[in-house]
Amino acid sequence: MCKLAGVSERLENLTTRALSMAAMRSDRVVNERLAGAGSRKWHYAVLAALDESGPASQAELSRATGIYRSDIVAVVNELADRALVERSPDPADRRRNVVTLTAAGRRKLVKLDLLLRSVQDEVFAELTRAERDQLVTLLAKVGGPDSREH
Amino acid sequence: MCKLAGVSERLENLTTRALSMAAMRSDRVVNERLAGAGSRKWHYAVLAALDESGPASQAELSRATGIYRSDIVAVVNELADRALVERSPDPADRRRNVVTLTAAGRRKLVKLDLLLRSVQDEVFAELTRAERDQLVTLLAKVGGPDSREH
DNA sequence: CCAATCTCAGTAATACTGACATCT
DNA sequence: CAGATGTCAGTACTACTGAGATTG
Repeated sequence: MCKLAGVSERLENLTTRALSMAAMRSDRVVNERLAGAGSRKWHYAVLAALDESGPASQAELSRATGIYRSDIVAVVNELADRALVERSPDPADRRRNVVTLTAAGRRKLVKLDLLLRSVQDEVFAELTRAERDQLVTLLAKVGGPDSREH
Repeated sequence: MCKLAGVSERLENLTTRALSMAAMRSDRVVNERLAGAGSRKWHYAVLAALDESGPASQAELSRATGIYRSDIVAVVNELADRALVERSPDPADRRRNVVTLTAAGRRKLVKLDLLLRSVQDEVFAELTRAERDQLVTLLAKVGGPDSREH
């Protein structure tokens, strides 16, 4: 009866909701494109972190990427299966593993960097370069998942 | 060894990632607060849509809120269990149900509106009012989940 | 015959918890 | 002993798919 053609105005002005919906679309596109390259979000995150910091333990990678310590194992497994990283016990601290980027991993990272750049252009096509920077600045103020483990 | 203290810079500048992380925090806070009030995101969405449009079918509610048609059933069930909405067959088109807001539902909506306003203030505490509006504008340009059903 | 609506059953991916053994 | 690390098992939630029955 009373028209409900589009989306509720009240909902559209809810900032938390706008954030949620935009992220859903963004995540979907990112996942699709990465899947097309045989990778996942966390793969890229770990590769990028390793490239910036050099060899690192899994706990360090967890902190750098935001992946839970429990879930890092599987990600490193997958990367090691593809020979993109190497995992070896740390002789200096035998609790740790040292995860190292391989040459193939570095090449893969370059490809993914390129791919993700084009994904940004796709997802944020309606935004100018300045607006994208503005968006990053605003989102940074919102912060990430706070709940630090335990 | 090489310090990996905080979060990777490359990752922090990835707009899609910033969006994803911010949304994760936002969603978490929203869900916690709503759970404290015995509700969920979709409950509010449906109540708000009904308040704006008057009685509507479930398919209309699906389109207005973004909830999948398959999932609307459960949400309306929960709302009906709490007597916040009423569901009755539509005599004019017997495929449809007419979902109507009850007085209790309207009262609940007022409370949730208030609660969500305070959640916005919590999540976006670091942003000025102008920045929040800016954020909504930018997010709107990103768009919502596109994949229209089937 | 085609399309829309409501409903249900089930899948896949994932954030998150908890616990345990090992080591510092 | 307190605390960090790597690993595993399992839960909860949710977006999403598919199909069937009914009706327009």
